Amino acid sequence: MALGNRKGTNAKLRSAAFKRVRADHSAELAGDYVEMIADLIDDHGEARCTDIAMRLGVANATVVKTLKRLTDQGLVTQEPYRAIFLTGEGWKLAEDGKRKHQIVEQFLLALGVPADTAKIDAEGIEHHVSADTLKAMAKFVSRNPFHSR
Amino acid sequence: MALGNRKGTNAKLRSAAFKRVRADHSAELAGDYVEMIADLIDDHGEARCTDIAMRLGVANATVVKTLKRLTDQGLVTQEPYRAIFLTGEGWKLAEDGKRKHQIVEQFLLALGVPADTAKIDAEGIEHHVSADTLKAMAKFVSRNPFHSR
DNA sequence: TAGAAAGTTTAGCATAGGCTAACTTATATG
DNA sequence: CATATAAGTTAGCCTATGCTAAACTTTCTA
Repeated sequence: MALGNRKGTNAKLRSAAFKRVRADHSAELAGDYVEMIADLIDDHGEARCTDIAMRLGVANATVVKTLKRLTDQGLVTQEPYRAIFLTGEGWKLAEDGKRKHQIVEQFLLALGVPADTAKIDAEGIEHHVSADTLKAMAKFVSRNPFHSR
Repeated sequence: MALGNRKGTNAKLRSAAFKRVRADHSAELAGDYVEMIADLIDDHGEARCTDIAMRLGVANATVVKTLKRLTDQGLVTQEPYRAIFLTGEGWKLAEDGKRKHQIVEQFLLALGVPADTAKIDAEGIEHHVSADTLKAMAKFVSRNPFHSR
């Protein structure tokens, strides 16, 4: 019975894990877009469709469609044929994402992962890191600023 | 010019990163399914639709549809109304996934992340970890078997 | 062994996220 | 200022991944 119980608990935990992964995935794209828009505005003063498309490596039309969703979600504002802006909520999401991204990337570097790989892996990992894990990573970075080969 | 160049390179690297994340996502589901099927076969001697559905937290019909794809991809074999089996390639993928999963989970534990969180985060992170990063994680685990609070 | 329960499959629908091609608008230049 | 080019938009297509409801097998049990 103890065994049966452990299995049951485990199954519940696992299905919860998969559910969270799926939820992370839907949130992921929004995060990537607002981060990128924020970067573009900081660097160039404005964010344009074409830049986003190029940097994400997707077609222009894909960006247009996605931006419509993000507008509906209240993260972005835009007028036809004009540059794209972030709402307050959009900025907040972008800041959170950037912070997370930086911690994960710094962490991978501190762990001894090569710079290019760290950049690429951080992009995938950042959206699946809980607050606990992020805190643990930040602590590690602060104790091992350079990688400890 | 040096700056322009750095930017260009960066943009290319980033779009490559996003492309890899998208590729990871399509591979992810297949990995989760074969891992789970392997676990079920190990535990129960066979893998059934319902178990997979329950453990993944999705509807039965979703599993059926996905299994069809996996069969087409040569990872799985099945006959109508019968249990599900893995092909050689399916087993290989499952083993690789399990190994990766274990390293990531052990790593998070060694880093000081609580057990439940480690389990959940590992599920999301495992599919976005390159060989380099996995090696760095394994090394860390071997040097810090218990978390260094 | 017949019928109920459990499990599997099919059909049909929805959304997200890709794409290309054709069209419209804005901008830059001769 | 007229027009060529660049940028943004629309339409229509595709696949992956989810769902529910209904139909069909298999298996268990009375």
